[in-house]
Amino acid sequence: MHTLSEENYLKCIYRLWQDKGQKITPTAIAESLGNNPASVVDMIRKLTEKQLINYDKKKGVELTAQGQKDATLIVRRHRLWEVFLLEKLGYHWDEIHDIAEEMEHIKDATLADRLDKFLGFPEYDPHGDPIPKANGKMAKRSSITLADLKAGGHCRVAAVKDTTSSFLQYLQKLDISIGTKIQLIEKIPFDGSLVISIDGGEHKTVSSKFGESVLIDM
Amino acid sequence: MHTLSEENYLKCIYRLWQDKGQKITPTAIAESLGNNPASVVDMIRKLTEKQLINYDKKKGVELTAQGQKDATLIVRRHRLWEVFLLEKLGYHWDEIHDIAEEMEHIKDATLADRLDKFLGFPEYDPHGDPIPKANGKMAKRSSITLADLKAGGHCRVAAVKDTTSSFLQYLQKLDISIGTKIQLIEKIPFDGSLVISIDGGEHKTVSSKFGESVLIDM
DNA sequence: AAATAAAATTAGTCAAGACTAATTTTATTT
DNA sequence: AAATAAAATTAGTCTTGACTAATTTTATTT
Repeated sequence: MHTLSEENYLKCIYRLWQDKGQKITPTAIAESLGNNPASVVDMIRKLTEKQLINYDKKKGVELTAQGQKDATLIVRRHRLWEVFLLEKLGYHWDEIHDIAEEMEHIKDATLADRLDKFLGFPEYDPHGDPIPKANGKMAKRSSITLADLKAGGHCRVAAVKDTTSSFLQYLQKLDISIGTKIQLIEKIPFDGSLVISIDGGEHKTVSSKFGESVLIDM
Repeated sequence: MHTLSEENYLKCIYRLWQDKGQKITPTAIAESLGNNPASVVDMIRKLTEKQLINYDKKKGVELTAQGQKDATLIVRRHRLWEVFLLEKLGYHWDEIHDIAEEMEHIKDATLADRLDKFLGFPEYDPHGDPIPKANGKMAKRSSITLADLKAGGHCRVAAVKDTTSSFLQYLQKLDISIGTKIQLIEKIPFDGSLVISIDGGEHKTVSSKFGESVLIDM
């Protein structure tokens, strides 16, 4: 199997690949992981040798079929552990990501499937991200953010793009969670700030960065 | 906190310390971990610097108060995860040790306590080993083995000293688990073989090595 | 006590995976 | 197109935690 580091790179590449249909460059990976680009180049070589990715200067990094499969399994484990930590151990929204980050690397052939069953085959993790099934298939995640909504529009929070505790704690303070209904009252042209109404409540202003981190259904 | 390797050494030293009141030498640690003695010497230096152990050629390796505390926590986590894997995820006796070996290293301040609560504060793990409490205290494990019993004596299996799957599978085949009642019919002087009766059943012969791996209450 | 065996230690090596600094390649401006 | 900036890459270093081989220390025999 793969080392801890290889798994983290795989997962990172997978995430970048999902986020945008954009070219995945060494620099992008380096930024995402907080590593040095030179280190990334080393790992690209290693993962290429293991046939988990292909790298081409024009096309950037691409996951091979095997790489996709392996990355999906890591994501599956991560999201299942998040559900476990929240539902069974009573952690809060903002605490689970970092712990799941460690648990996702536990290696055992049947662990994910047993955990999945134990949890009742959940569809989504606590951040609203779909959990890949044992066969690798998963529901599509919304790709529209609150910032994409036009003024006056109504929506429902489907997921969050950011899992840092600072962001999640802010959401909690605003009383926003998965499923919360939000109306976008106004967009401030100057800096993209958003005036919103949470569950029909009073008007509040949030930043454009905030808006881009909230995935919505309409 | 400690690295994976440091934690494994700590746990190993803790186990050797519990097993016998004997002097813990670099060679003993090396054998126990399957490492080279030279590597052990390096790690002894490192753990000494971190004030987790003291090393003296006469006395061997000893855990400091902090070392004991840290080692106990690792053991606590290991045994709690074993209970989880067996009771909640439906693994068998012989499958859980290796997985728990990975899970015990998950670092989070409240994880062990939450898991403990979730599992209903179990006293013993599936191999009959007592689970250290949050305060570090734990029940004493029996130190008498089946091989120590005298011919004719009755006992109850309290725990197993060996957690390899080959041993556990053999136990399962013999229909022995924690709590099983055994009578020692006869000891064969030639090689220490034991003739036993399991739950009052027919006579069976097992090796002395087997007898030494089964901890009993009388 | 001397000889031998075993254990401990030192010195040096290696691989993984990170880094920095320097260089080359590619993109973007002017 | 030349100049500049950014990205990618190479080369070399560092740390962790293993290793082997050689040496020293300690224990055990004879």
